[in-house]
Amino acid sequence: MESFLVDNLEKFDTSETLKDWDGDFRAYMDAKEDKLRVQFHKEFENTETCKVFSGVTIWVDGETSPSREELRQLMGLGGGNFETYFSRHLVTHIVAENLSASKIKELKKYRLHSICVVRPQWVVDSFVNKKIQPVARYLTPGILDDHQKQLQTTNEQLNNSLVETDIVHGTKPDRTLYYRRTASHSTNENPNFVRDFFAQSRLHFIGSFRARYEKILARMVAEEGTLCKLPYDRSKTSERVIFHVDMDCFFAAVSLAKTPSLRNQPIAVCHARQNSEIVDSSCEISSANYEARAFGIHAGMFVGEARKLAPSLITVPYDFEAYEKTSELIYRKFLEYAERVEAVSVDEAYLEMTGIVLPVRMKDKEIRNIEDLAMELRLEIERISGCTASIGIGSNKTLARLATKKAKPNGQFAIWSHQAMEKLSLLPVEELPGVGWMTRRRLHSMNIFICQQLRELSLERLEKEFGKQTALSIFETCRGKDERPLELYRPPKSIGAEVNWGVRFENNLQRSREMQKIHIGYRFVIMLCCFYDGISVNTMPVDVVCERLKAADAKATKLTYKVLRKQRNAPPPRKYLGCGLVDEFSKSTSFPISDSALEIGPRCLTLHESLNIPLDELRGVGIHCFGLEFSSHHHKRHNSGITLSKYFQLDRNPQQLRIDGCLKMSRMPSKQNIMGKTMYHEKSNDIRVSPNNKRSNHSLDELITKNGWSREVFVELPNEIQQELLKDAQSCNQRVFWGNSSAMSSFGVSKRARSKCNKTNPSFLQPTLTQLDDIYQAKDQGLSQLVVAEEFQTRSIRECLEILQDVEHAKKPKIHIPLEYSNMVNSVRQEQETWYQSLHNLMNDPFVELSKHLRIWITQIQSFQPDLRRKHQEALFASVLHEVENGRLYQVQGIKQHIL
DNA sequence: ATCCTCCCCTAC
DNA sequence: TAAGGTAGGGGAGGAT
Ligand SMILES: Nc1ccn([C@H]2C[C@H](O)[C@@H](COP(=O)(O)OP(=O)(O)OP(=O)(O)O)O2)c(=O)n1
Ligand SMILES: [Mg+2]
Ligand SMILES: [Mg+2]
Repeated sequence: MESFLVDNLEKFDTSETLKDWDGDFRAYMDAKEDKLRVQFHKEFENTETCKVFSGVTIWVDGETSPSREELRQLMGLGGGNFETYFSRHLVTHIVAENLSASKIKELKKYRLHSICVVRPQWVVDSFVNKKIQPVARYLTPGILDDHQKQLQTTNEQLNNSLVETDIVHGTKPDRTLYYRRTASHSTNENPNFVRDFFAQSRLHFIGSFRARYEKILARMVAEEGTLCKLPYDRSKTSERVIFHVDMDCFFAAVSLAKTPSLRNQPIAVCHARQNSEIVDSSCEISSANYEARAFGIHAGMFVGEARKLAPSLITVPYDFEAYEKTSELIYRKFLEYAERVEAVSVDEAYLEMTGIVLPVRMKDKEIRNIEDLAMELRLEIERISGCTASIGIGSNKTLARLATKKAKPNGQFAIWSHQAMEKLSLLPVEELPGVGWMTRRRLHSMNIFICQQLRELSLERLEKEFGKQTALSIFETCRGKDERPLELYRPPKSIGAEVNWGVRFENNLQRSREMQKIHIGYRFVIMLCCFYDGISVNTMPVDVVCERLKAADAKATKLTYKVLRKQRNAPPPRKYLGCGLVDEFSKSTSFPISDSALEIGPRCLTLHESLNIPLDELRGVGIHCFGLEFSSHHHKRHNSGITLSKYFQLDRNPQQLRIDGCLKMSRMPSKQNIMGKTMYHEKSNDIRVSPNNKRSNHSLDELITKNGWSREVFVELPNEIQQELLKDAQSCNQRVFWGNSSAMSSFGVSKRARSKCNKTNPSFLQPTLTQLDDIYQAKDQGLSQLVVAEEFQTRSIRECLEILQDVEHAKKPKIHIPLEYSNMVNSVRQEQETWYQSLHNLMNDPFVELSKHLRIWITQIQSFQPDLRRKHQEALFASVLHEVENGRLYQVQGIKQHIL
């Protein structure tokens, strides 16, 4: 017990970021399996007689003849692999005499469609004939249902392709520690890996948009001449007006426009196939529509996770071409509306509307004011693209951006500078642009949750905490102040590319150092070569290495080479072929200006060498060029009536010059630096595990569950609080507010609060029998499809929810019941001493979902000193009520649809 | 003082 | 299966 506590206190002491909740047990098992594989590898190193089984990995189920050990020998002699434990990722063939019904069922949940189940004779015959035998004649009886028959063909293809591959390479294949079927996915075997990767990478697609934008713009200018169709009076000196336009769930919306039949269903754009049998896919969701978001699904979430929230989730494949086309359409529209447009991303831009002359007639419509104009733009966007956009209107970029958040989805909202202080005061700090995961945590640990509190900090205090520039940026942003001009075009300061997925090189200890060098050189050069927008293939390295630089008409004088190295004892990555827990290392160098692969390639190699990374621990590679010089300006090359240079000249008006040189927006810094290394955090709400302590984390998880803490919130809490909670739990001195379920009243508030509610508020009374009848009837009539919020305002939340709970297929949708909630909150507020405990209980009601920052706040406030707590009381209740009254969604169980 | 290197953080 | 990229601002601390 004691050691457990110490372990955990140590862990959170680091105040270090995340996160790998990967089970320790899995890590242990995997290490053990790896060891077995190494043993196997060593055992047959010198006795391997042929390579008939190269690429084949078997797993033996039950008693067989020949025996398990004999089969193992055959695999070793034939250059194959033998797994002691079944793994769907590794095994290509299950060997079994027969399979019981229950075994079949068990295996079915894995991907049986690419794994054959064969009799042992298949191994024997294949070995004797020195050729992989068609599996058809060897299939284990009892599994040959229709499904399996179909898959048989696939397996023949797999076998053939493996054999073919070996022939093509003409070399004796290594018996790799990795299974062959990763071949097409990892760097290990696929010479086109980099090309394939970039062709499929959504992050590459959105990340490289800005580099493509200039050309898109040039083409549009060339085709159409004058773009802007609205009158502007640039001499007007009134307040600035900025539109921030952002498409609603962009990728998802584009797909929905193409496939309208999917509308009103929860969808997510990702690589995972809809009818894939993978149970716990680590495929990332790129964009989820609002129906899916009602279940709590969001970009970056694994599909496996999402399916748990919404089994009815429909997955939709990427369509990058369509995104690019739609993007061009909407940018065309942006340029019609505004002379000055700043591209932010593929689905998002700032439009300078300052000086617009209104009213104006557009298509027989009278546009009287800015709001009309935004509405018209949104309708136009929807008309031409079939996708909806939201528009934030503000006196500067920050306010416009914040307004967009309020406007979404398919809406518009304005925040003018004179409203900023008031409208931002209850805004959670993490909603400020520039405040991300880390800054939020640091602010929370300073007991700062909303902008209003952030404003109470002096600039000096912020500087001490965050550094000069960053402090200033936060200081201004939380006041809604922002003078940054729109940047119509900005030449890049760096051009780079990296791959941190699927990087797996062989661990071949036999290879001489010189061979290793050649080996890594080869792989590495391939990486360099294929970077250019995922387009080039198999071209000679020297021709292609710097294509990207050339495309930008740039030459570089500096480069940074970056690698990710697997951490010692790192558990397997949560993500399939992900980089997992890694340390990052980088090194830079200067060279005579160049865009030639002959110059740059070898320098990368030198840097790589100097970093001394064992090949098999390499998890990611990146190259970034700096010190760019441009040989020409692109916009001069396009000859049309209106040149781009003319367009860019709009960037230099008097107002502009006045603003230039002022405050620049900045991002957060940090001084986290553990032992000179950095931790790559797995993308998740995970707690980082101290790698050498296997049991502690497991127990921590248990402890969290046992105490009914929300892991999501726990992770976010400052370390001191985490420690305190652990201590509390440890001493078995649980406080009332951590109450287990029996301590909770039926409303999730204290008994005292409850009785008060009942007196003062009729909505807490039991519904009448007639009302219950109504509810049941509504349910029968397809209540799951649509529920009107008002219907529930006269009933207690729990009553309604319990009734709805068993609605068919329903999982975790959200409902908004403003009246009842504000009543509950207000009654808690009136409690003298126990309000914070009651609030905590209210928050923990399984049917309630408060936003994350409120949950963290409420949790932290429990351990405040009384006077500090009192100081927070008003702001906290104001925030909770604000959230309740302004239509945040509340998560309940039982209703299918997103309701408002 | 200022620059340089190696990170760190953020946004889409 | 699955495709965890790209670019920018900025900080700490050492070199100049
Ligand atoms: N983690 C992320 C974030 C974004 N994107 C992609 C998919 C999005 O559709 C597109 C635009 O990003 P947005 O932040 O604008 O998100 P959406 O447009 O999807 O949703 P919203 O309605 O919130 O703008 O970028 C992604 O692949 N992965
Ligand atoms: Mg968007
Ligand atoms: Mg966007």
